[in-house]
Amino acid sequence: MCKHNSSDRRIKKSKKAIKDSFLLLMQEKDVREITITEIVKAADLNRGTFYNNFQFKEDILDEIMDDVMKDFILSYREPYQHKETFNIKDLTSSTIKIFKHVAAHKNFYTLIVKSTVWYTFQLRICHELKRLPLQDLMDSKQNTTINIELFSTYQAHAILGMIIEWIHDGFNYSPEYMAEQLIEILNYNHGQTIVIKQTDNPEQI
Amino acid sequence: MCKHNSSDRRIKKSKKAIKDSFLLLMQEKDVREITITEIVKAADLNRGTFYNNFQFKEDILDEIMDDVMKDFILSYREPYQHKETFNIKDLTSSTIKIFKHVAAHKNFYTLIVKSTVWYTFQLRICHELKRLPLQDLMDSKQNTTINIELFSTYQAHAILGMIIEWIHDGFNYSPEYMAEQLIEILNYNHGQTIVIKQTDNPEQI
DNA sequence: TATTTTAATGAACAAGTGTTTAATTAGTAC
DNA sequence: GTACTAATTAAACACTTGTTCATTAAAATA
Repeated sequence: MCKHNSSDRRIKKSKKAIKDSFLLLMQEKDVREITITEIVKAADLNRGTFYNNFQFKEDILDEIMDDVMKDFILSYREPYQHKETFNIKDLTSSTIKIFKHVAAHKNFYTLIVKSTVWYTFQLRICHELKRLPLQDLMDSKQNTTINIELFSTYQAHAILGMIIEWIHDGFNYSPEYMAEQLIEILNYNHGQTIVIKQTDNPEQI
Repeated sequence: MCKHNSSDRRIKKSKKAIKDSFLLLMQEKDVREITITEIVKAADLNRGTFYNNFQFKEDILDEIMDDVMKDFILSYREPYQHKETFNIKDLTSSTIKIFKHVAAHKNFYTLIVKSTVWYTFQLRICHELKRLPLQDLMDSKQNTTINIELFSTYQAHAILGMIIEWIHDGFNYSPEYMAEQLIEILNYNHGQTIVIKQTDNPEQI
């Protein structure tokens, strides 16, 4: 009676064949250079079958992401799944699971990180957000074992993250409020004096 | 004698026409649905001219990004351009310039943020990195005016940023070291006890 | 201004795209 | 096992793609 959903074994088989072929082709070349015809030939399917199950090449990756995300969530929750409380000091085990998850899906993550438009822009923004304070400013941060590269990466992406969210919610806050919040978060974290380096000339771009 | 570079007025004109048309078309539909033929028709150019100047549709955006990035860097540096030192408390003016820059290029940022593959995955990862602690954990953070939504956004993107960098550098650190560093950065920022909420069932995904 | 250089053009090419059709085949449900 | 349902298939469609080549026209140089 029921079940005209995606539980049909034929759909599963076709999708799996397409996904597998696509991942293989992604190892060889850029997503933009992979043709639908190539994919279905590699998957040994009719071209129409692709269009029955997907609209764009990119939709294939969407489905692959589903599997990875399921494992991501499991990894994140694992450390506290059977606990009732834990201190932030115990967070090691929690975060280590995320990084292990990424390491486990190394190939997928490497492929996915190498794609597309937005990512290019994100890289550039983050590059500047990292480079500018490192180049222009001299932090008084000392006597910690913090990896300064990773720390500035952390902050660059954090700021860009706030911007992304702001854009996505349709600029519902004023630039002033966004700045205020960033300042509060930064001050909450640390409140050190920064000295501008005089070695480089900040006038130049 | 020299100058077989891109200073030819024809190149500039063609590129500008293509960029303008592309941005207009992007207001209407997804990048994947825009055809090269459409772009050159709108720009009133021969299709070959597109291929003289670009390889992919996405390359058009790369050039548009150049202009935006120049302004971004200027905005970032403006507050301390003529100073020698400043305290982190004065950072307000610095960060506010970034957010004002984004607000000034509202249309561009909104278009660019809505595109492509990696971005989809980033959204999902960040969504989980925000949702999981908010849903599973109960923070003891109080008596601050910090916007909890923005704060968790900040942290989600920060963690993902570290992961991106790690991937990009070819997994040159161990998952353990990455976790250590994240812990150090987090502890450096705050060191509060977290209590797991009992309202939701963390077993469910 | 005349000369040289080089970008833009239009036409033509094989191959890929996205969609539709009717026929076939595999899966589900009884 | 049979009947019904729905996915896959092959063929055909107009259109887009990426490339090449000879021709035209605009810009840089002297």
